[in-house]
Amino acid sequence: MTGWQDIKAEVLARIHARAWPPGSAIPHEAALAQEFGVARATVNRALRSLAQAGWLDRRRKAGTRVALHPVRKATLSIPILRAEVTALGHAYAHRLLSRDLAPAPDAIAAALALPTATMLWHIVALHLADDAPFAAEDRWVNPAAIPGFADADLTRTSANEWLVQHAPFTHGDFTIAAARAGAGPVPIAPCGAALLTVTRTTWDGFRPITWVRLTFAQGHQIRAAL
Amino acid sequence: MTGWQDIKAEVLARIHARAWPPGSAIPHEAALAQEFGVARATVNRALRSLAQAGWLDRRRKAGTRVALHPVRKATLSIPILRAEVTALGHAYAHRLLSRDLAPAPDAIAAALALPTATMLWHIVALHLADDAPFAAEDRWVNPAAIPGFADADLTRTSANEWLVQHAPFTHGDFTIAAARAGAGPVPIAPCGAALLTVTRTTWDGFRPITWVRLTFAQGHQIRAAL
DNA sequence: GAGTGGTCTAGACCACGGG
DNA sequence: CCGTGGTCTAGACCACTCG
Repeated sequence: MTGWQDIKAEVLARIHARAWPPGSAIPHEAALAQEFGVARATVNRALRSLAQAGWLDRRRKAGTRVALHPVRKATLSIPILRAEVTALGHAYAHRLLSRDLAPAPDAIAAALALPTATMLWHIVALHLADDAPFAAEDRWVNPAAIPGFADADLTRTSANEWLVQHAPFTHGDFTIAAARAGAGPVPIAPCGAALLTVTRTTWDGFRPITWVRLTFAQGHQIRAAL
Repeated sequence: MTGWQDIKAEVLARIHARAWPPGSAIPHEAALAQEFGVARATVNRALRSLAQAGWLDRRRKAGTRVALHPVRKATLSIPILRAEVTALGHAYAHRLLSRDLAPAPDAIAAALALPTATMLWHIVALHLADDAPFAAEDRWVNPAAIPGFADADLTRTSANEWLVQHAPFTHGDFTIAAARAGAGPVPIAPCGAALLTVTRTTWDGFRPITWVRLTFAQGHQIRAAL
């Protein structure tokens, strides 16, 4: 009856009820284990979970304290566009607009830590939801990192999906920003509209794989739970 | 020498090297425990971690499979604006522009699941970085949920910080969108500029606490690692 | 029905870091 | 130094769910 989730809930309730106010130390694992009548490992599991969620600060010897600023974290999932569109109940389609081997512009080369004017694949594509523009994709792919990319049929599978399935990455980063329509390579909204852009770079170890900027149609939102 | 993190790394390496291709089943916990010469709990810790990161799909009886679409998750931390500004190396300041008790507009009432025209605190404030506008805050606070809010000195501590410290919330959600400058209650950029907005609602159990929309200055970006 | 992951235990040793 | 969290073990029972 008393699992680690129950203990987690109880501790969270005490934090929330200010029985253990922010900044104060809470009892040791051993003490809590005795109080709840469980093994220390069970308490550890509960407290570790709360620490990961940002509710507790734990340090060896210093003990466990209630976080002063409960830094809430939200997890943004980075889905494939096809999945995102179909999840919204629309029919998905995509259109490959261009695909060239071209020297990387300075900004792209810098973002990928490649020498200036390295030859990269440049892909421009449009993602559609019920035949209406959903997002414009502007992508640069490092051929050195993805040997098979030259032979990929990007008219059937979008570069987005192809890379997800064939080019595992170890890490990356992304940036969300707002931009005025009209600047990108593909017009997707009336000139002057405020659009959301997501720019992502991914790496395989130390080798840069791809840089991609998605410009979403007007009104698009990114949601997450806290 | 062989900890759960080592096992996690080894499994990840095999996934990455396609020794265990996407969609395929990997050996049972017991088998891996024997192979690595550790207890099953140690293997479990490693695999659970990989599953949480989206690399594996685990189900009782069905076993553990390499995820077909490694759904990468990024954790967005929701910092206090003061911390965000100072982290960027700027001096933080804020200015309370107005604070009224006013009937909630329909959109706000709906978002908080309150009856139309419920009386709420309406706060408008400006956050500054090195005396330049950083973000405009448009906030509605439910007085029923936060009794002490009427007495809070919001000129010293921003509503943002005051609520973080005095009004714990159990859950919430947020939405990122793009908007054209000029629509909000506070002009923060030249008319027509594309601005990033973050809208957040938070709850304490069933009671809605606050609705807030932050409109960031032109050029602001939200970053995260994958 | 039976195999698999999920969890718990009691005990142990270790690494870190505050005092 | 030495208390605290971090981790590992060997074994056990349970819950879920696939076949």
